[in-house]
Amino acid sequence: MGTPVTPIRIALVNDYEIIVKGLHTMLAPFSDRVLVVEFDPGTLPSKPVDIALFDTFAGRRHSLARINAMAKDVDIGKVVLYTWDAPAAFLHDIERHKIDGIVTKAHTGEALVQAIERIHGGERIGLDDLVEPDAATALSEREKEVLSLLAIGLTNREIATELYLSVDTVKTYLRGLFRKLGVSNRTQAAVEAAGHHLSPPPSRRRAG
Amino acid sequence: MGTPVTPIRIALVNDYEIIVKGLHTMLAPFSDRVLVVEFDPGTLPSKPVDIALFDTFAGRRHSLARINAMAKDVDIGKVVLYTWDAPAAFLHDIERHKIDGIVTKAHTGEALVQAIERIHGGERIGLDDLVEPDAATALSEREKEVLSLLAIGLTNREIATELYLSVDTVKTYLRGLFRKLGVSNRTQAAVEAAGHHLSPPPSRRRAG
DNA sequence: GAAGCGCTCACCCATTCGGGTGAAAACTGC
DNA sequence: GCAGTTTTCACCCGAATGGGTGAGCGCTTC
Repeated sequence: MGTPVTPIRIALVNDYEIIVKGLHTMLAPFSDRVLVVEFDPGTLPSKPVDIALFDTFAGRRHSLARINAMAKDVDIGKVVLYTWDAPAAFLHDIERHKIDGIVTKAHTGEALVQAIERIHGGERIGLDDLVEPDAATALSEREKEVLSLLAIGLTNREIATELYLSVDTVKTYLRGLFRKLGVSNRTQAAVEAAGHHLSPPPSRRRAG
Repeated sequence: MGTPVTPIRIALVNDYEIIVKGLHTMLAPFSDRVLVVEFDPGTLPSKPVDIALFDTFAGRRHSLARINAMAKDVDIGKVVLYTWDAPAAFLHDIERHKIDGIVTKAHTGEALVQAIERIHGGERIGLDDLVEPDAATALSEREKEVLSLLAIGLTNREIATELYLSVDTVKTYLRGLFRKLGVSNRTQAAVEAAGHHLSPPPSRRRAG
């Protein structure tokens, strides 16, 4: 509960200048509790850090892959998604990636410091609220894959090729998906997938 | 082209702490060219400013209404949308609101200062690019209606019923839509429609 | 008034999709 | 081991979709 003797070392990975500068300035008054250790985009921190703050820009898949790589690095303690997006947007991803917390950029300095301290203490901020729906409507891993490809407009044949499946298998998955999602065609499924953030957005906006 | 004798006075309206702090720090090295005059959220600047930077959060409609109010204020020179979203997201809005420019938060300090100076000089940054695509890819009113219904997952027959058309007519529109959107099936069209904000309420006549 | 565009519809045709049934292999939990 | 789930595939069939051509009507513009 008490403030740590040494400040928590945090790193902000690969973000825009205004965010980097803003984080520094915002956390400056809390230098006794958190210490921002910056490093260049794409490179791993030269000094060990307790918590790495990350954002997932356009290439979500890419970003999260790098999070994974970082998490395995011995010099990084915990990995935290630091983003504008709502935690719900990452339901899909947190299952297969090591993420220790999700914190919004909307936080004030004080709130951010508190969140960091709680995560450093072992709490899984922003993750525990993400309890997936009923088992009846829960999608299997393979179904999610199929859905994510359907949701970018691929045909059954293209999905089959992409996943090394037969078209009939894809169709079998789609029947199950339609039933679970409560829809009756692929376009509705794509809309549902987009609404549930189960698919990467198209050429859309970025959230920095 | 030369730097102004007195710095351009800018104000950042109602944004998150990290952005406020980040803007200050990011622009500090350029104090001879721009001067950040901060003021409380929701209140108008007490001192006159040349340019007000705005972001439109969740309540886009609300935010833009206030931009309008601000623009009429004698103490505000120009109103600039300062946002993460791509300018294309505001195609709709800029037609009915006074907006003198759109600048992304992804800019570095130097780029932002340059953009501000150009807008201060009368350029319509981020707006002139929005002359909406070629006539070749511009959607007609009816095409937009069809697309908006397609984008919520309706079948051709349902779209036809909804719009009092024959299925053949719907298919004719779809062929044109696919060509203009550069896609080859309805799901891709739905994804594109979502990305281009062309898929809102189907029951209402869209306005602009 | 001719040209152009938007809106509407029709017919044809090949492909895709949606839905049903059945079933084998693998893995999970009791 | 057995029940249940997941993953995989096949076959069938009717409906929907995508793409092509052609064509009439109305409005605007030159």
